[in-house]
Amino acid sequence: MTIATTAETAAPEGLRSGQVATAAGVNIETLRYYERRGLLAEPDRSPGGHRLYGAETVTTVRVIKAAQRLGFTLEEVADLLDVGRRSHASRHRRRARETDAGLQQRARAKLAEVEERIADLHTIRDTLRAALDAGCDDLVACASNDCCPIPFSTITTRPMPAASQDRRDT
Amino acid sequence: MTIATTAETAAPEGLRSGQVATAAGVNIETLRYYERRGLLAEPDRSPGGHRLYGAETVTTVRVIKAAQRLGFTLEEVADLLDVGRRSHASRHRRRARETDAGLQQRARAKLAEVEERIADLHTIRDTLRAALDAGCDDLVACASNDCCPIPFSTITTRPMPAASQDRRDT
DNA sequence: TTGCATCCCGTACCCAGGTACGGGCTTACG
DNA sequence: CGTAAGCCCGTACCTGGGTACGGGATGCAA
Repeated sequence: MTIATTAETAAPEGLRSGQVATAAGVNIETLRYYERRGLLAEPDRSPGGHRLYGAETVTTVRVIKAAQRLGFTLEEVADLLDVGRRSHASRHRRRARETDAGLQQRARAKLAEVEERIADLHTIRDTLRAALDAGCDDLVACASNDCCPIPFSTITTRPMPAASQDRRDT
Repeated sequence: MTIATTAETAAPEGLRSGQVATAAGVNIETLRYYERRGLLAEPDRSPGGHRLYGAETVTTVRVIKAAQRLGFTLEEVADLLDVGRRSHASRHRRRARETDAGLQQRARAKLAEVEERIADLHTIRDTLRAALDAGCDDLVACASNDCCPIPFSTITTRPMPAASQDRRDT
């Protein structure tokens, strides 16, 4: 919704797709795509039907891209963004059940995910480092043999989500 | 190969696709796929042509999956694994030039990438946290307004590698 | 007004990463 | 031995995340 906070009057009606796209470093089509996906709210339109975005849109897109680089799917990113915005979303409600289940909690869940990812990355980093330092021959060998005391188990043991049926083995 | 008659069921000379797949929590087809992609070395075969994997394969697959969860592409994962293994790879050489350019250096490059990702994740985590703590209304608003002193700029300012995804070829 | 840059929309196509399928061998087990 | 799992191979198909048209409508300037 238009905040129209202070009397920022004369604010040019907004940015056009092209401007936003350029500013955010993405393709115009991507904006439309994100809109379809519900990651970007439907912007205002010029009388002629052209989109007019608010300046925050650029930031939003950048945030999306950043999160994506970290391995979040668009759906997840949507959730992340929803953390605060949904107050006025409620249009593309395809998973209302969750959304209704406590915003704060979902945010916390995301936080946990992020921390898990960080942990994984730390492990990978350490492994990489150790392998380097030790002049290891083979990362995988290191992980399974005793050639070096690398904490690979953290990764290799983690239960894979969505992989397939839960098969625990070791 | 000489399977000492340990317990009765003479330890087979290796695991079959199905076993590896199950143990690693992936689809059998995925193993074939990884093999095609050069992520898994071609395993030995039974006289009848069935694949016989070594136990480390399970670990390898798990490592691949873990790395993937962190946003690495299969190509990148291949590189990561190559860090030590390539000594006997040299088959799927489509980027030999790079490979030859200092194994250690590539490993270090990967390390840097990993650390960058970690940094990004930290930023996101902090943002998420701050937003939660502050009971912020909108992540994006936080990023662009002054509603709270969140270090979002780290993310939103990062130079995007053009609109064509991040196709950086190390 | 004309004219050119932008947009609009819908649809088609692209790449990565897998999955599924189908016909035909191998293996294991009673 | 016979038979059912289990596997092999090649190819087709699916999802996610975009991109690329193409043809018609704006926007805006001279």
